[in-house]
Amino acid sequence: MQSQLKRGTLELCVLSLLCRGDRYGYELVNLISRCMHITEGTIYPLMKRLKDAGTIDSYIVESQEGPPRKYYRITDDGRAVQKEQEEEWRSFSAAIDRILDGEEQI
Amino acid sequence: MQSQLKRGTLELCVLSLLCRGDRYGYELVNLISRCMHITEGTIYPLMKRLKDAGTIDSYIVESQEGPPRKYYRITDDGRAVQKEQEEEWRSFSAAIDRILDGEEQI
DNA sequence: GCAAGATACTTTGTGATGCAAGGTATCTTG
DNA sequence: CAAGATACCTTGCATCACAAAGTATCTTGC
Repeated sequence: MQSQLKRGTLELCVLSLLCRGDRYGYELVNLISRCMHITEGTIYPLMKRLKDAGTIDSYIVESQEGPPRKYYRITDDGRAVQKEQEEEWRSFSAAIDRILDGEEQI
Repeated sequence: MQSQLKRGTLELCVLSLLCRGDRYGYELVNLISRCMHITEGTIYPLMKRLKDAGTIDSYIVESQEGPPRKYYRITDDGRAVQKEQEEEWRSFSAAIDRILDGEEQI
């Protein structure tokens, strides 16, 4: 069931991380893995969707420690999307918490 | 995108509401609708899944104000599932918040 | 009594997306 | 040169929210 919870939030997580600096795909997997299970099979298709949508763009950087890395950079559009999704998340999670806490005025 | 956020949490919402008393389907739709968009096409299949899983059971009650209502009651198993999912939600949403807030130790 | 609207339940089909699994290529180290 | 870490990509499946359409019951106004 855990996997269902992530839906919609992974995109927000990636955009939020990219707001603070460029990252490459494999790095994002490792970063996010620290707090939730995630695999490359999730990230790479997501990055492709984001790029197709113009939310991020990418560039290749050679690495001394392995194959070339594809770095992702958030666009101005992407920052707007991130902000919007963050607000959605805040109000959504607050709504869930209200239901869990059983307040009369759900 | 909003619709994706709900995945997994609607089940938790329904179980949490049922923990505090029996409800019928249409009533659940109206209750949850107060804080997020939801339709019967989502709730009824969900109730069927929960019943098949033994998390809830149901009984019919005649109504003076319309067609008979199908009330749902949470089972002991259901209470255990609710508790488990609530904990999952708490830790999951905390993890998202940490990523959003950009703490070093994600 | 009958049409309209609210109440209440159900089913079908579609779309979105997380994930396992499998594949390719590069670099380092023994 | 084999093994393992690093890094990327793709395919197919499963899950589940939702629109849409359908059925039945009760009340209210004409």
